[in-house]
Amino acid sequence: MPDPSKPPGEQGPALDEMLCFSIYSTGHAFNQFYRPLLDRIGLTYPQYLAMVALWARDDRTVKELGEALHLESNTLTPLLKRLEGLGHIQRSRDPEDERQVRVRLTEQGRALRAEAKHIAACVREVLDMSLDDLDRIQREIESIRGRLLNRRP
Amino acid sequence: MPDPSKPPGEQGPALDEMLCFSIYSTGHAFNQFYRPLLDRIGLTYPQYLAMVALWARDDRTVKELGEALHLESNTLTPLLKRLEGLGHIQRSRDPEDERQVRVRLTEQGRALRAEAKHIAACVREVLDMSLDDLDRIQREIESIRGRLLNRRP
DNA sequence: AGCATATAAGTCGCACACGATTGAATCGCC
DNA sequence: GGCGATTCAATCGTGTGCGACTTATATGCT
Repeated sequence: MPDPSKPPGEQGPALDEMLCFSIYSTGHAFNQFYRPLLDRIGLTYPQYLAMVALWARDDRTVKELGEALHLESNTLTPLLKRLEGLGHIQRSRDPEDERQVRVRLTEQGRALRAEAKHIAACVREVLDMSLDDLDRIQREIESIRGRLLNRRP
Repeated sequence: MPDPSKPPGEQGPALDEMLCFSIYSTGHAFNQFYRPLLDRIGLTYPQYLAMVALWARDDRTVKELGEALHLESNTLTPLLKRLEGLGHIQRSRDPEDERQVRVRLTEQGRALRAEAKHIAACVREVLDMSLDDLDRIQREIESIRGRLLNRRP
């Protein structure tokens, strides 16, 4: 017996049954959750992720940052220029290899870390999940990402 | 003893330990996985999601579609205009309430469904997961989304 | 009826993402 | 040492997302 909630001939999976849509919409939800927190320190969500990457390891090339963030230079270059305009980072050609641009935190950029410290706690609080569950779900999502990127050696 | 893989004073969570980043980057990975498949039928990933919503239930207002897709009219209107330009949908003011715009599939838009049918199978194949695991992970992600959107009554 | 309020869609500006391409610097290999 | 291939960052064009605002229509209250 056909599902009466759908018109006849409409058997394909609906949005709510698609894993990709749950990821898509949850990505937007994270963006919206972060926005008011990040507004206070003048960053966008992708800019914040780039700063997190630099706080963990400073003085990286655009390529290295791109590998960490899964972004290409065409996305990263304008974003980094904005962070430079804000005074958080400094960009300069590597004298050893003039093709590369090295990205370094300024003192202001390092100091911003303290302002951002509470944000992770806000996320942890609203998610209200055990560290074990958090870790497990994250690993499962990363495993999905790995398959999609065709990295299953 | 401090973690020697990080410079001193850098204890915050790195990108790879943040759930939000796994969602962020996996969203991009889905986009990249879908792209070559959707290129063949001339749709972007968000356009495809809108079509999936309409294939499941036709003749909806912009607001209803936005609720299904978690998008506002400022995002949806231009996207729907492009789908209309492609000939897949038709937009028209509701005579009953001239504030609303009803979105309806054209014959071509309905026919596109057959062209898109194999795409879901491609995703299922690359993910290579049991339906149970797929369902469980999806529910867990949706639960995270619900918390982020402050819907925890 | 008359007017404030609410609601739906659309517009505008800005910031991502990303495919395609370019320009400059380096590498590899003879 | 020279030169084609490679690498890195940047640029350009298109399509989202979304905050802030506008316009048009409908609703509610007296």
